Order: sequence, then structure tokens, then C-alpha cells
Amino acid sequence: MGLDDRKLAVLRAIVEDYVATQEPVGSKALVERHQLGVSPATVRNDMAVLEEEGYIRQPHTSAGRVPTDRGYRLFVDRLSRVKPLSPAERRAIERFLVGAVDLDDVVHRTVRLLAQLTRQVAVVQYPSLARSSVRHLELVPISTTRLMLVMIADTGRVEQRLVELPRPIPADDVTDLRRLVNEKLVGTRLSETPPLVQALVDEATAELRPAMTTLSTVLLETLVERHEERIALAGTANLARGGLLDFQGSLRPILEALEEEVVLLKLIGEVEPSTMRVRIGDENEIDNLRAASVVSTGYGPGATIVGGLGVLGPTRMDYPGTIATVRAVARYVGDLLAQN
Amino acid sequence: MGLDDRKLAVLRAIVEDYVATQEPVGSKALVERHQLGVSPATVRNDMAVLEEEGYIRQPHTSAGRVPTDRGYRLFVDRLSRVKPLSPAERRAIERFLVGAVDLDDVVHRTVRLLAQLTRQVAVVQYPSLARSSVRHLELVPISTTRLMLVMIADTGRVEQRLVELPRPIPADDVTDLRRLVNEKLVGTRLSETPPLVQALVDEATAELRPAMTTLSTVLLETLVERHEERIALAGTANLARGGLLDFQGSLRPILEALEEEVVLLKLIGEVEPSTMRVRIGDENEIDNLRAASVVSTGYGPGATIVGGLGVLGPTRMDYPGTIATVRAVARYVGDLLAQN
DNA sequence: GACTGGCACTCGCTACAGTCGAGTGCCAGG
DNA sequence: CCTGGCACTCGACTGTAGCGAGTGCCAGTC
Repeated sequence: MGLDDRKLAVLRAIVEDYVATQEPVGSKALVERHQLGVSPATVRNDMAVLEEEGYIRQPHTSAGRVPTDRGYRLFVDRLSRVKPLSPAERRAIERFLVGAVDLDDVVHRTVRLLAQLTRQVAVVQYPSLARSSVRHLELVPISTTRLMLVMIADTGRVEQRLVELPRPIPADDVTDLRRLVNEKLVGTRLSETPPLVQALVDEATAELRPAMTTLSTVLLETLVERHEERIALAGTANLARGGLLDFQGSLRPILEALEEEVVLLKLIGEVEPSTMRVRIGDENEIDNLRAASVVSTGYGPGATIVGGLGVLGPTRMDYPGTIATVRAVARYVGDLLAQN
Repeated sequence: MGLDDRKLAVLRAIVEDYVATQEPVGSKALVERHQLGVSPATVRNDMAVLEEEGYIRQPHTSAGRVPTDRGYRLFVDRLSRVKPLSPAERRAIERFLVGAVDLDDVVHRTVRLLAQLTRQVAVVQYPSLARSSVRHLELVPISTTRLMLVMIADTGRVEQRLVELPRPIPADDVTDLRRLVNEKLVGTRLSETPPLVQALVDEATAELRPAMTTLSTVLLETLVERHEERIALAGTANLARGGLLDFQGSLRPILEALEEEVVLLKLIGEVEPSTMRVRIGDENEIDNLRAASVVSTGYGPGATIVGGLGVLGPTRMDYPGTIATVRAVARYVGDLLAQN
């Protein structure tokens, strides 16, 4: 049961070599490439133990060893040393993110940056509305029976939605409506909004009542229920790098999963403050992603978290490097948001 | 040189069978599956001619024939009969598009629908700003030195952008600014806007001049130059269907191309009124897409065109079916837009 | 008791030869 | 001009053999 230091070193060496070469690694190659200070035969014995414990396995009887999901897990938890970012990477991050004019812009740049640096699929969640508060609500008359509702959140997010009124409404009433909703809702968290929105209807004058009723429905629908969350994706072409060896031949399940917004949210949305989350192969709840690993974390101004971001790649990935990059990018983005 | 009717029938049969089975088709199988009324030997002679003319080719000396890009071209131009949509498809389209509350919603539903019906990668361009006119401009004060500019186009598109003012501006001035820009710009096509925006600065009072200058810069940048165009994509998982036989083994170049907004615009953006555009294999200007075909068309309310949409798939695709579907979806979306 | 060198063994990979059969091109006859 | 017949090609598949990386085990050494 107990794995002494050398066995752990062997496991680490196996993971590192396998990640680098993509080929099962044998005892001889291992002692040559790493200073283990023992002979291949000894390594073989260690390997036998590691295999018995389920950390590595042999694809074929006479092939080298390959880490299992469990092996990667142990590696990530106890064996990987933090890999500092290269100055080049640091510079890339800075260069990429300055000059963003927009939340949209920030998110797009971030997701591309992540994909490029990690050479994997990157996913960035827009600041969650539930975690934002209302900065301003605008009502723009489109016609006498149509309003465009525009909500601006403190995180920079802007959502709009068409409101179809039950009957024509004069311009003055629109002004009243605007004043009313802003008075009551500005500054509140969206997750706490529903009762307030409800109250709005009650407080409206008889004049405004019908319009306000419709408006409140739309508010609730758009801002709380419906596609409340948005997501940006980049780097899918990276999936096709590993020559089909990763992902056991077919990209289809992966690509399918990546098209489901819900799935992506599950992947990167559930984050606790300042934690890196690493899900390796089988640890993923989504069946289609059993052959992949996901590294994700939350981001936001200061210590608060407004959304998640991360990358997805083959289980055979450079975990220390990826983790370092994801963390660094999350920090930078958080800082960027804090400036607004 | 001249291809008589039977040779054309043979070509059609080859294309149809190959598309259906994905395997090179031989003379014997052809006469069995189609009522050509002649013997395999005759078909072989026809095939020899077709091959000489470059419409089909043999993967190996003793294999069946496969259509070339040129063969598909001829098929599309002269041999394919229009395939009417099945009632089920019609229903699917209607069901999918009713209940869309939003331009965003319409575009997303459309792209998913297209991907699902054609079982290929679908691309939908948002109504082009250059082809829209301004319905309303809104300025929302975020702080004393920051405005959120929101533009609503007649096509339903909403664009926003943060405006960083050179110095604080009182609330009244914002009202003036808003009135001014709306007076001058509402109703104009965005492609004709630049001189008008320029004029705005000249007409502004000394008070408003600095703010107006910044504002005009942002207007020009956001609405005319920068990511003026937006695009939605769906169905990439369909690329991985044909078991890697299509796209000669690697999806990488395709996925890479699909990540470039510019490339996608080139694909579906350049459309003339009510034309279906079919680009087959080599006909694509983009190198990465030499192994793919693209079927695209324009859409918009009535006869005007506000954007493009289409699908991308293997050259070995069901052209008649795909063309019919793309056309039908474009029409429905156009009608939907016309209702607003 | 832990490590090592040696050795027999396994088994995937590659190369090569042989067979099979789908499909062809060509030709002579209707 | 079409057709049946026939010889030919060549890819796909099968079976065999040799190679070599890698292993497990064991006896010997420190």
C-alpha cells in the first residue's frame, strides 16, 4: 500500500515522459532520461507495484506503462511542482488583454489567449448575471407597443430584450416606468431580484400596471431564468492535434459536449473562491468527456467570483503548465475587471 | 466532348450512390441499383469517357469511380432535381422558429436548426450593420466620465460600447448629446454614416464638442470598422461523423478555419440577392477548406438581404437536400424578420 | 533486505507472400 | 451502338516469420 519516495519519483517520471512523448514508457528509457540512481530491474519492480495499485497500466503485455486516471490524479495532487510562467507567457497575457474596449472584447480576447497558451480548448463564462448587480436599466421605445429593455450590470454585461406591450403606451409613461424600475432595482443583486420585481407590479399606478406586468415577466424571464449565462469558446482545432490518439479516435462526443451550453456551464461554472479545479478523465460527470480532462477556476475582481474559466484537453496533458496558465489568466482578467 | 443523356444519367447515378454509400461505385452495382436500361459494359464505356473529361476518377486502378469536384459541379448545375422538403422538415422549421423573443434568439435557433436538418456545420451571420439603418441611439451615463452607447438597428441588432469621456459631463449635456445624435442619425444606413458622424462634431456647441468628438470616434470604430459583423456557428460535431473518411483524415484545418471570423464571413457574407451559392472543394478560396463544400445564401425581410447563412460539409454531401434546406430556412428567417 | 544482472518469455509491429474478388479495358459478335 | 466474354490489375485480407522493446522472475551481491 505505502508508496515510498522512489516509487513516487518513478510515477512522476512516467507521467512526465508519457505526456512529453505520447508513448508508453519502459523501464530502461526511464532510467536513462531521469536520474533515478537505480537499475531498470529495480524500476520494473516499482512499476509492478504501481500497476497493482492502479496508478499505471500496460496497454499490451509487452509494452511500456501508461498512467491511469488515478495515476494522473496522484501526480496532480502530490507530485507536480508548480511551474512558473515563462516571461514570454507573461508578456503574451499582458499584451493580449490591454486595449480591450468592452466586456465582449475582454471575454473574446481571454478565451483566445487561453486557447493559444495552453494549446487546448478554452472556455470562458461571461460574468454571471446572478452574481452581478444592476447598474442601470434602460427602456427604449421602438414603437408604441414595443420597448427595448436594456440592462447594464456592474460587471459590464449588457443584456437586451424586446418587450411586447399589451397595448400602446405614451412616451411619458415610458419615462415613469424607467424611473420606477431604476429606483427599485439599481444596485440589487440579480439573484435577489425576483421579489423586488414582483413588488414593482404592486406599486405601479393603475395606468402603468399592464405595461409593468409585462415588463416584470420579461425581466424575470430574461435576467433570471433564460440563458442567463453566456459562454465563449475557442481552440477547438487543438482537439485535432494529438493525431486522434487522444480521445480514442473520435472527436465527436467531445465536440457534441462542447456545443451544449449547459454542459460547459457545469464544467466551469461551479467554482468555489480561489480554487483550481482539475477533473481527470473518469472524474468528469459528463459521459462524453470521460476521455478528457478539465482544468478550471473562478475569476472576478478582487476576491469575489463572477464567473468561471478553464480549458479542456486530453487526460494526457501538461497539468502543471496548464494549471499555472489558467490561474495566471484568471488573475489577470480579475484585475482587469477590478479596474472598471 | 459532348455528353449525351445517358452519360449524364450515369454521372448522376454515381454521385447519388457515392453520396449515399460513401464507397467507390462500380459499373455492376450501378446497373443493379438504377434503371439505366443498359449493361455494365456499356456503363463502363461511359465511365471511361466521364473519367477522361474529368468528372469522375478512380481511387485505385481496380476500384469503382468517385466523383471529382468537377463532377459534383456538373451534378449541381445540371443534374440534380430539386428535392422538396419533407413535411416533417417543414414542421421542424416552423416549430423551431416560433417563440423566438430576440434577434439573438432567432439567430441561435436558426443556426442550430440548420445544423440539425442538414447534419452539417451551420453558419449564420447576424444582420449586417452595414445593411441596417439606425433605429435608435441611447446614451446611458455610467459615471460622470463614462457613457454606455447602445445602438439599436432596424434589423433588431443591438450593439453596445463603452465611451470613455475626456472629462466629466453633466447629465443635461448627455440629454443634448442623445437628442443630437438621434436627430441626425436615426433612419440612416450605417454604411452611409461616416460623413454624417463627422458633421455631428462640427455642429456641436463648444460645450459639447469634446464629448461629441470622442463619441463620434467610438461610433465610427464600433459600428463601422471593428467587429461590425457577428456570426453564429453550430454543428461542428457533425464534422466528425463521416468517420474521418471525409476531410482526408484531419479535422484540424477545418476547425481552424471555422474559428476565424473573417474566414466565415468570406464564406457566407458575400451574397447577391436570392442566389444560392455552392462552392465545391477546390472552388473554395480558403486553402483549409479545399476538402469541403459550402452552400450559402442571403436572407432578409422580403427581397432585401441583410446577412448570409449556410452550411459547410464534405464535398460528398447531399447537395439537392442541403440546398433545399438552406433555401427554406433562409426564407423562413427572412419572413420572421419581416414581421418586426 | 534491498538492489542488480541475466535470462527466458510475451507480443505488437513490420515485411512478405499468397489468395481472393471487385472492377476494369478491350474485343468480337449481334 | 450495345453486349457478353475474357484477361488483367490491384487493393484488401490472411498467414507466417523475424525483430525487438519490454517484462517478470530468479539467483547472486552488497
